[in-house]
Amino acid sequence: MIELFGKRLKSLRTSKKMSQKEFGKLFGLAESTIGMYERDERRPDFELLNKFANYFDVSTDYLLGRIDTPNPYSQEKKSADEEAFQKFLNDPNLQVFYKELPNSEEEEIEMLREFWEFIKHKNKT
Amino acid sequence: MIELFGKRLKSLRTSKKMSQKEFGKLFGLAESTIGMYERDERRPDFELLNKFANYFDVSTDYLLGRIDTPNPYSQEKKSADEEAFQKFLNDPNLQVFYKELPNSEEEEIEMLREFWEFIKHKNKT
DNA sequence: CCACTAAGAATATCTTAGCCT
DNA sequence: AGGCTAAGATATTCTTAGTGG
Repeated sequence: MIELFGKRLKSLRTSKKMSQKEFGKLFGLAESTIGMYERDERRPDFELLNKFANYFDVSTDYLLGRIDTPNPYSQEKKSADEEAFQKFLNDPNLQVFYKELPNSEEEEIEMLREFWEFIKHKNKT
Repeated sequence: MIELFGKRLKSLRTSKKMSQKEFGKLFGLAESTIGMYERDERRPDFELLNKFANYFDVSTDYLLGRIDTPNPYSQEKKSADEEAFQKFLNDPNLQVFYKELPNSEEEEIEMLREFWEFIKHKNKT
């Protein structure tokens, strides 16, 4: 069985742009503890798992790697997603992203994200 | 926080008309261990939680008492595009893109797309 | 038979301190 | 700063043996 919990946790944490120390502080944990979770060397207890899921608004099934949909229960989110989907579908410039990004290297995505931040920042000034 | 895990586990086990001993045997556990789970005196590890959920065909969110629907996932068929898009918005690292791109300037999107082509080309060589 | 309890043994976890990049 | 590793201290879990309905 492939361990996905660590990857999921790390991905969620970094998506919030938090360090392990910052994240740990929210739950009264040392940074090394978070690191061990993310490397699948330790497991939190159920209480913490529940808190993590609440904090990120995802299902525990997603955190544990049982399913690939973060929060399959929220209905309003679904319709909002469908709206976004229509926009992506109708704009050729956007299609390449939703088709290619999910299968791309983490590093490549990270580069793209940084460049995107750069573009937005440049156009503001 | 009310502990529901024990109740859920016991309910599922008895619904299968199994004794604690029989159930424990399926997972290599002593009967007293099952009893302790059901009284919320002990917790299984993630691997066991996963196995229990699989065995009963329920979500871990249900087992943990986060939701009241045993298995809320609907396995609908989706178009290829929809599937790709689903993967796209399931990845927390990509959320910034699907949230911002549809509402961004055409020019910015074009720049981003060109940079993306550059990244891909660079990594090939 | 079935479930619960107690207690020691076996496992797993958490933190601190140090190290690396 | 951010993340990783080691190791002792701490905390939890699992089983066996025994009790009682």
